[in-house]
Amino acid sequence: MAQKITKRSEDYSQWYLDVVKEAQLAEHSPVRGSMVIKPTGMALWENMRNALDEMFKETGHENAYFPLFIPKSFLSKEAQHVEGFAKECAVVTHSRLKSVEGGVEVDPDSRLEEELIVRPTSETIIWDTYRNWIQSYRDLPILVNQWANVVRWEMRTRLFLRTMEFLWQEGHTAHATREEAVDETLQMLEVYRSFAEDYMAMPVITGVKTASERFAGAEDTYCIEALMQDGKALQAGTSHFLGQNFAKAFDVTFQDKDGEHKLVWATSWGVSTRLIGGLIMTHSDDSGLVIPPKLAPKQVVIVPIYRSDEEQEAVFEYGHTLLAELKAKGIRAHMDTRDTYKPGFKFAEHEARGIPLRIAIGPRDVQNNKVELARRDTFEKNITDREGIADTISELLETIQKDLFQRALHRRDELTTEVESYDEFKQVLEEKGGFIYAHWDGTPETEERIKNETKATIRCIPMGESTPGKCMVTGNDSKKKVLFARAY
RNA sequence: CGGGGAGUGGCGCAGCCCGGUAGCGCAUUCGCUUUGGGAGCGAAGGGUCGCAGGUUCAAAUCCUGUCUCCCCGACCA
Repeated sequence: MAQKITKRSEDYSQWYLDVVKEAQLAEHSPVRGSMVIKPTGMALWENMRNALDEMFKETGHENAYFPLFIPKSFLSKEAQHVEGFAKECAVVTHSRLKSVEGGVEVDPDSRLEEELIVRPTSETIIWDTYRNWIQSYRDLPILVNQWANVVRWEMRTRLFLRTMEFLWQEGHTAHATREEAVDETLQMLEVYRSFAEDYMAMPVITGVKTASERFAGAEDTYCIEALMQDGKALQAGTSHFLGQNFAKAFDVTFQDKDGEHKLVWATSWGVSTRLIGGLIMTHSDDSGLVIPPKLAPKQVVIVPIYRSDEEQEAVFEYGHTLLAELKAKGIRAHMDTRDTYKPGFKFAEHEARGIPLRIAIGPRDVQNNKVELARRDTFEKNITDREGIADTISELLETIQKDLFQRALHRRDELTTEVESYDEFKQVLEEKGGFIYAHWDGTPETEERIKNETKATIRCIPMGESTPGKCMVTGNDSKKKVLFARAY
C-alpha cells in the first residue's frame, strides 16, 4: 500500500480536528473553551506524565499540591506578573446561590470581601507558602513540582493547543545562589528537550525568548520550539529563570552561612496538555493518529480473523498464547476479541487511534506458524515467523520510535531556511513557511515591525554559537541569527 | 473583543428565502447472510429544530435578545 500523505493544505485545522475525533482523544465540552479528555486521550497523557515524573525525580524533584484559588492581592504583588495575566483570569466573586422563581441566581449578600482568582499559574501562591518554608540556607534548595489544572480566559481556543482549562505540570524551585538557579533552569530545559525528542519523537530547537515573549515576571525564559507539519511553530515547553523577583514580592529571605539575610533565587518550568496537540501535528497522517511506541498506551494490537466457530477457537488460542508472550516481555499488547466488528473495521479503527503495531492472525497463520505484522507509521506489512515474535516486536518498536524521530527531523530540516535579506524572508514565509533563521538587531522595535508586517515572531534566540552579521531589516549589527516562524 | 460562517435524533447534513407541526446519510436495535482492509438485505427505535422572549389561528422557518462552536485578526502554555 502506498504511504499516505499528510494534509498540509488550508484545511489543516479540519484535518487536526478529525484526527482528534477519530482517535477518540477528546471532544469539545459545552462549557465555553473547555474540552473533555476521553479515556484514550487521558491514557496518553498519563504515559507522558509518568515519563516526565520519572525524569523530574531523577533530577531530585518532589511532587506537592497547592490551592486552586489565589487571593487577588497575591497576584498583584509582582508587577510584571499581574500585568501579564490580568487580562485572562477567572474571578470568584460570590460564595453562594439562592433559589428564585424559575431557577437560581447569585446571592448578592454572599459577595466576597476579597475576590479569589482561579490560578492561571501558581507562582504567587507558592511563593507566599515558600516564605514560611525557608529560613536558613539549610532549607534550600526547594525542588518541587505540581501536577494541576489551570485556567486562562483565552479569547480564542483550540483543542489541546489552547483551552480555557488545561492540565499541566509546573515546577517551582528556590535556590541560595543565582548560579544554582540558572543551572536548574537549564537543566529542566534539557529535561524537556530530552522528553520531546526521546519520548515524543518530536525534534525541538532550544533557546531563549526575547524580552517581549518572556514570561511575566521572569528574567529569562528558555523554551523548546517544535515545528508542525503545516510549517507553523509550537512552543512546547518553557523553563524560566525568575531571578529574585518573586522573593522580593513575597519577602522570601534566608540566612546564609555567612550570617547575612539574602533573597532567594527562583525558577519555574512547565509543560501542558498542549504537548498532545504537538504530538498529533508532528506525526499523524490522513489515516489518523500516530503515537510513538514509548508513549503509546497500547503498543501492539492483535486482530484475530476467522469464519467458523472452530476457526475462532483455534485463532483465539493462538492469539492468547501470543498475547501472554508479549506481555511477559513487557510489551503493552492487547487482543481485539470483539466479534461484533469485522477485521477491516478494526484495522481502520486501530490505525485511527495510532497503535504502532498490528498483528493479524487467521487460520492460515495458525497453520503456518506465522503472523502478519503491520507498521502504523509506514503501513508496511510482513508475514513473520511466530518463533521469537516477542523479540522481533521489541526491536521493531524501537525501530519505529527512531524512524518517527528521523522522519520528523527530516521534515523539519526541509522546512527550515536561512535567509540574508528581508525580501527573501518574506518570500520564504509566504511560499514555504517553517523555521527561518535570520539576523536581527536585537531591538524590540524591529521585532515588533517584523511581527506586524509578516505575522512571524522570534520563536527563540537559539542556544549555541553562530556567526555575526547585519540585521535583515535595519542593517545594524547582529550577534547571531535568530529563529523566526509563524506560530500557534 | 472586531470581521465572517454555523447551531435541526449519537455524528454529518437538507428543509428556512416563500410560516401549515420534520426529512436524508451514517450510527443504534432485531433477524438472516457475511468476516484476510471501514459488510449486504429486510424491519424497528430515536428529535418539543442551541436557549429565552416576541409576531401569528399556526414558527425549525419571520423579529429581538442571548449562549456556544468554527475560520480570520488582536492576546496566549
